[in-house]
Amino acid sequence: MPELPEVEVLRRSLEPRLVGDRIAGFEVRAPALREPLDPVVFERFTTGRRVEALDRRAKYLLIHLEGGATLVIHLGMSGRLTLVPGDTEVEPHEHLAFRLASGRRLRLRDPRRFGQAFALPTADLAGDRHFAHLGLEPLSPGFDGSVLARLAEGRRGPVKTFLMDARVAVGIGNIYASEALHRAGVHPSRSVARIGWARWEALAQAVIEVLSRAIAEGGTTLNDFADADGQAGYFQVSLAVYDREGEPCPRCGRAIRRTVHANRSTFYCPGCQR
DNA sequence: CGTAGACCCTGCGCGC
DNA sequence: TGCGCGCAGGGTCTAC
Repeated sequence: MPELPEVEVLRRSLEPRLVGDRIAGFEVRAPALREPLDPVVFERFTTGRRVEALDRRAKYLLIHLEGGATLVIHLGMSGRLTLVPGDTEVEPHEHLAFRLASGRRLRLRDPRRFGQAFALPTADLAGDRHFAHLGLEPLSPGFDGSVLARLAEGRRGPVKTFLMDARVAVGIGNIYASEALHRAGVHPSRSVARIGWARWEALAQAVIEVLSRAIAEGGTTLNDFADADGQAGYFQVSLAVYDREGEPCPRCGRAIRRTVHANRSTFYCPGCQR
């Protein structure tokens, strides 16, 4: 389920629990997620190292370790990263786990195996092929309507696809793309070539507000986030249109519709999105 | 070059 | 009840 807010809530939850602990070892139980899980790399860049800080870039969780190394985790569609007592039974799809010096275990479960895990020197992060092409962080300074308008120059295609393009901006997944477009009153199929300055500004603000609110609401369930096993770690946010086909739009009452962009479901209100 | 579509994988809910 | 189908919040690759 993770989009940017979920990864950010996970980061905030894990950081105080992990910093200062040390990675004592690891178990790789699947040969690969999206990419091969490389025990040689984990051994070289994680074993024996103390956790210094947790960071996030796009939907990647960055676990910075002492000695200038970083463990990178991406949850894909179905990944769950949880902190459990070391003697907790190994569960199905627990493809990777790190034993900690405190006795706990940082486990990554991922049934669909679209996630990723790798480690590298921290200095190589920016130039790494997973990160080099990534665009704006929507919750960082500099994300606004004028920058979106500039990035859209000369481009075609529906605005929803544009918003989800990681080369433009990162972290806006399928749920929050629909939600932000609804909040801004912009039809998801509208061509990026037919969006004026005011709409770009409204869209940028809507993205910021939708993501910020999701993080804030996730924060309310932070307590047992990382301790809990499985689903307890994930939170419910109030969504206006996503997965609400046929239900009334909370703003204008018209029935919400579902369509498809780039093989992904899109939900929108035909009444107040133009 | 940019964009659209297929695809990776497993689990779940729905309709028959 | 059992079963097949469609769909799922990720990203990347290929074909046009």
